[in-house]
Amino acid sequence: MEKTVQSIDRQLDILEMVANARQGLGVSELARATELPKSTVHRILQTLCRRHYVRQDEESGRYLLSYRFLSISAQYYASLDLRVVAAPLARELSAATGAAVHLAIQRGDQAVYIEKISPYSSTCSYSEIGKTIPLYCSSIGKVLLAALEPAIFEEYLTRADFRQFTPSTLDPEALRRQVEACRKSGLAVDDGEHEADSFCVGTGIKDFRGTTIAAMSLSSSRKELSFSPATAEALVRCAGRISQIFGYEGEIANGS
Amino acid sequence: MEKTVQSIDRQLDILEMVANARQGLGVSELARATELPKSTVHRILQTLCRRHYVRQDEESGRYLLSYRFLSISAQYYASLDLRVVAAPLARELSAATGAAVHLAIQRGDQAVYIEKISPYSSTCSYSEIGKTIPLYCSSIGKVLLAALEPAIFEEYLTRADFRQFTPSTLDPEALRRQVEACRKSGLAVDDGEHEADSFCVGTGIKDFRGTTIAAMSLSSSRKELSFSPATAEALVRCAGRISQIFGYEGEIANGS
DNA sequence: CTGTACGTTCCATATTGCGGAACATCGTTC
DNA sequence: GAACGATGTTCCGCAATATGGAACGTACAG
Repeated sequence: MEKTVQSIDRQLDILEMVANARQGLGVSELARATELPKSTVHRILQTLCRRHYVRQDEESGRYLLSYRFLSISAQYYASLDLRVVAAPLARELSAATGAAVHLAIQRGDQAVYIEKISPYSSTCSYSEIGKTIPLYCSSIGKVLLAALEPAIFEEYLTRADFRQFTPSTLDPEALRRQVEACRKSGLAVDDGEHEADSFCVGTGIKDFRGTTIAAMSLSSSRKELSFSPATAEALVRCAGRISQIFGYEGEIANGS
Repeated sequence: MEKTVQSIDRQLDILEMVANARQGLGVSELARATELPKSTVHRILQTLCRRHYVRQDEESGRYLLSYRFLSISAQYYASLDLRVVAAPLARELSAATGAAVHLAIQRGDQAVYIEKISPYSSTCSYSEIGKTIPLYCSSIGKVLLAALEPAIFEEYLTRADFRQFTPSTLDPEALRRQVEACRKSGLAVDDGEHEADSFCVGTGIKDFRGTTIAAMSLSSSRKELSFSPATAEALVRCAGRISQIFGYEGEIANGS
């Protein structure tokens, strides 16, 4: 095992514990949790206080995170470009599954494709980067709808016109049921609802606040793509890795 | 000077330099910048890599921030409540200036008051927490408009009805000029535009991304509040302190 | 008033972090 | 293709820094 700097490891242990405790932690609590002497913990906290990474609540004496974390993170967050981050992982996913991979973000009542990775064999021809698709009849759209506040989603149901693209296109009640299911499973399916021969499964990409910032899907023809657990798992894993880069820590397949 | 942990200070120096360099930094560059030996810098970076606070770009060998910063920050950011953070500072500002202090956020074409600190002597009676005011005829509204993308602001100009509350209420062209000025100065004024006897000056509160998340204003009667540089400065300083807590690092009075 | 638990400070000690030297690799120049 | 320069990485002897135990000051509960 390669040598690391013990003091830095200890400091990060302390920081992570402080971060996880919403009301902060005291020196003695941290000493017990880290199995370090109080003087060691205190010295580390003083150093972090001096640099504004941690602050001490005057009333309780407890230590909490402070603003320097956000300041540092701002620069990391500003440097993240979803397409740049996602593209290599999307290519790997496409290669591993043989399916087309799409990335989309929400703009009003549409999903806008921002990435498309398409194997040569793909029959998937509708989607193009920059093109939009209605939310109600695409797997990525349903994922984005599932991320909305319920009241906002109900408003959408009221105003969307639910134009029928294929015999499989959903009506509002069917959509509500599928969005509800997606909130629980984190997955949505488009079974020929926009293009008759197309089958897609999608999931969400989240950032550090738990906000769904994009949706990612696998697409193929109905004949080719079976909704196998392994395929869905690969999609969820890929979206999870992208979410992680954007600071998301939870399980990706719990659409809360 | 109280003793801190040198290794932690060094690590934070390195982290802050890496954060400021959008394309990352190499070991030798960091060694020169920190005046530390390369082996010292390398050891610190290895420790941060192990914990996913930093990563090394495979192609360039440079070190960049990684996702653990956002993960840690998420918990800090989630714990921030604008009203809770702002209230003590708003009370100080009101006491120092003798003026009423308001906080508002944007909801569609309205500004919603989320805080009101009012000295007993205040004649300011319209605003109440939860109440809304149109964006075009309030200082806080103009601050929020100034933060919009220009195209979104032009759309607003097209659809707002510019109802005339007082002889001083602005028309679209006058508003455009004032919003333009606010983008430069970071300050906006309401000189009797919604209530004839009221004078307000407002500025923005930003978060770690540079996003304007709220506006803050000082209000009084036209007879009482002079637009003195000292008063405006106190407002900007107060808003700056709140912005800092939300991770904003830039100068608050440059509305970019 | 006493006991307990907290955060803080001090200082002798030894462990850990230091940093110089050497190494391996890569890109550039001739 | 060889030489050079700059990079990142590794190693190890050493001493400076981090450690942690003890003591202190404070606050609160009984």
